[in-house]
Amino acid sequence: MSEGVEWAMHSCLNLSWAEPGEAVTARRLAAFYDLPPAYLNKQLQALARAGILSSVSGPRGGFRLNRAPEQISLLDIVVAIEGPEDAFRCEQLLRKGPGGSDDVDYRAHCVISQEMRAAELEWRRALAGRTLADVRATVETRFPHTPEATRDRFVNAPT
Amino acid sequence: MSEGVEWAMHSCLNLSWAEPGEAVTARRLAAFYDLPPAYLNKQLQALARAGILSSVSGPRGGFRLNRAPEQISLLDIVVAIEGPEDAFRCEQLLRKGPGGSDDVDYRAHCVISQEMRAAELEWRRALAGRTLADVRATVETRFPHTPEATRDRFVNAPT
DNA sequence: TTATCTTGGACATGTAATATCCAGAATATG
DNA sequence: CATATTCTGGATATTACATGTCCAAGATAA
Repeated sequence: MSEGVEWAMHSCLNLSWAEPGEAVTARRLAAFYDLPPAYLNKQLQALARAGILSSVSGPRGGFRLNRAPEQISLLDIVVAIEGPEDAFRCEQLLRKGPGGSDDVDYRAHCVISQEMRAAELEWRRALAGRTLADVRATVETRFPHTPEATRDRFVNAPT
Repeated sequence: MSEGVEWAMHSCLNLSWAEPGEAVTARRLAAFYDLPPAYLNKQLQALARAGILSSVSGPRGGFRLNRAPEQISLLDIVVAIEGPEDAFRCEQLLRKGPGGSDDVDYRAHCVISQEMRAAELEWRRALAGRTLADVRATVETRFPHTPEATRDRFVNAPT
């Protein structure tokens, strides 16, 4: 899995602590963890294209959450960055095996492919069942100072 | 996920249909699906190192299952090829964030990391609960001619 | 009008997967 | 014993993709 997923998760979480209506620039979000701003910006664009973030150009512009954190699942974020394809890609080996046919879609009929897809479905189900709001609540319970510290960073960003 | 997992799955399944005690060469296993023999051999070596296959050098040598199919889970095969690491690698971004400390292992404490690990655990649990014997039984039910066709390929391999 | 910020494309770099080749060790067979 | 077969493991090449940078153009607040 690409590192962009981790960046996106943390950035969305940080944005969930921004003042309502406030847009945060890619530069400030990158400064949080010393990430390359231009590259993080690419991930943020992907989140915006997926409808998770909304973007605003120009001065006082930047990114903000486009939905309530309760409406953003962790799966949404993963799919926005990684795409919708399964990690296990069935190359339809059976097509070249004994009795293999060009007319059969082995992604659907190969038993191995089915088992791997079933396992990934469990993974997706777990991620779909957890929202940004869940994560935020857990963090706030364990580290109550985090919201304030985050907003402070937004206002008083280094560099 | 690397394509080697798919090759390994199909090769183990094919080996489960070999005559008891018979070793099958990497060349013949590769001929099944027109795979590059030398590269498939590398994957088979990894399976052997993991104890899933046993290997025999010399004439009449090759690979065979080292355990009963009931004792080989799909997770075993995936781990043998892909390694034990999670797909989501926590880079401990929080270390550089506000209040981050070099003395904390954020792979354990970061809530995002925990959520991602929990999801992968569900994936692993699904794979661990399915064995090569399960897959073989399903295939034999749906395609009863497969065992015979596979053994025939072993004996009468092209090239 | 100017400075800020996103957008998207082009391009460079680095790294891992994929693939090939070879020398050496093991071993069945005659 | 001699030979052919096959695995073992390292070296190396190739390719694909992730990572990262840069720039011109468009949008917009002040």
